[in-house]
Amino acid sequence: MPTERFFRLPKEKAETIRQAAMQEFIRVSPEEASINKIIQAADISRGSFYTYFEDKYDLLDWLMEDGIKRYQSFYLIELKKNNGDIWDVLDRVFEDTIQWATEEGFVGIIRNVTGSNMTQSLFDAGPRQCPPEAARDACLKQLYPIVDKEKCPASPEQFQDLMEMHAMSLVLAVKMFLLEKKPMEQVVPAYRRRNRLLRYGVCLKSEQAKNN
Amino acid sequence: MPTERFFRLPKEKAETIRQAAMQEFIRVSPEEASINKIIQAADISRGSFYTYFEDKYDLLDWLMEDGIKRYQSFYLIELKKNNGDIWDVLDRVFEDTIQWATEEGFVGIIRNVTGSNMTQSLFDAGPRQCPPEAARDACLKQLYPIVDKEKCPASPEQFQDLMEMHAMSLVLAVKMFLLEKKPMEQVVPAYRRRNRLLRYGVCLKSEQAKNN
DNA sequence: GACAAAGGTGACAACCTGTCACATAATGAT
DNA sequence: ATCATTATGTGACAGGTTGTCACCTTTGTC
Repeated sequence: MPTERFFRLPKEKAETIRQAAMQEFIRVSPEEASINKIIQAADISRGSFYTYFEDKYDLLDWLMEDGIKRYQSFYLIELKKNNGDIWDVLDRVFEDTIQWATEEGFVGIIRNVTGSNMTQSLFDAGPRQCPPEAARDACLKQLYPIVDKEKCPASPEQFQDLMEMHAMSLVLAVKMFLLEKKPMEQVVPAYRRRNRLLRYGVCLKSEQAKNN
Repeated sequence: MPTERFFRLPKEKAETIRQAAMQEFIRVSPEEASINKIIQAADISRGSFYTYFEDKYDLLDWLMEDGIKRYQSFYLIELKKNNGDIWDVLDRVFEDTIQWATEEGFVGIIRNVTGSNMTQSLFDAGPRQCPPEAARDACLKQLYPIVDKEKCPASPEQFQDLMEMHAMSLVLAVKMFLLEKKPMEQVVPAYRRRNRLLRYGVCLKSEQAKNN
């Protein structure tokens, strides 16, 4: 989390820094990103940078905050809209997230983050105070009660497994689309097939398979 | 891949380099690993290093080669031994791989690689000449025909999805054990639950669930 | 012995990060 | 208005990194 001092900054200056940082994190992966390039573009001194942020990852956290919050609330909002049909929500979260990220200019950063060692933390992330695991658990606890158990007859434990597997499948889809640059027409069906695998398993009953 | 020149090196010298590199990649993640530390420990010059390897990742590839080959052949060998029961093989690959890696002194490297951006490439990896995807496809093509279709009634496409999901689940288990340091007694059951999820899905029939 | 080919070397340029003693600006109190 | 205090900004610096290249040394062959 950025420092108090950073949050006290005039809106305009913070915005300049935000843009300079965006530029850099869109250019290269977090590991390769250069603080020098950011402070030059933002026209602040090296010393100032380190009074605002702990390091470049701290800055990146701040940049991603909105995106992560939006992603994490997506499940809850959509599940409510959808009368608890989790399968429908899962099928849509990938395309929706990509579309939103594209509109908001986040897609370039997500591409670079996806190729780095932060992919998982992106989806696990909670406010930096509490461990990511706690954030994920809290999210699941909110979700589980409103899931339609007719359509998804899972125990809490199974539900956690399901959401864990789905998160990995989602990351895979993001990688296929943004890194391997496979077309949506290929990525989305594969992603939905994986969702169906989680729903019915490999040893599915033929009737169930046909209904879907 | 290391250079011709490296492979022409006296066995003894190559071994010294191997050990120095191991030491460094056990100490820190690939990104943090210092070529300086390696050349000092191996008592070779900076210039020499760059006539042997393209960069540190090239060296790491070479170190991991054995492990990757062993991992990739595990499925085929065990599946043959097991009369095609893929579920049994999947249930065992995690513990077996960890045990082998521990015995061979690889577990320290795997821990560090797992926390870096190379995790996936580890499991996808093929000989560097052909793209990883090709290696994975070839592996699947070998496996599919000998899978017992009674126990795993999957189409080739479904089988690919299954193995992809399983690979991710395996990485998750490795992370839980080596990075989050959760005990085997917790990681293995969760891992097997995920395998069962892939087998029967969330919408499982109660009889099938009980049989397992 | 001479010469070519193969192998080895370390100084170098160009970059990076995080820190810290200091300079400057803003604020509040008298 | 002046002074003190606090908040903010700065860039030189130490200590690291990487990849290159002109040069030196060893080896093998004729």
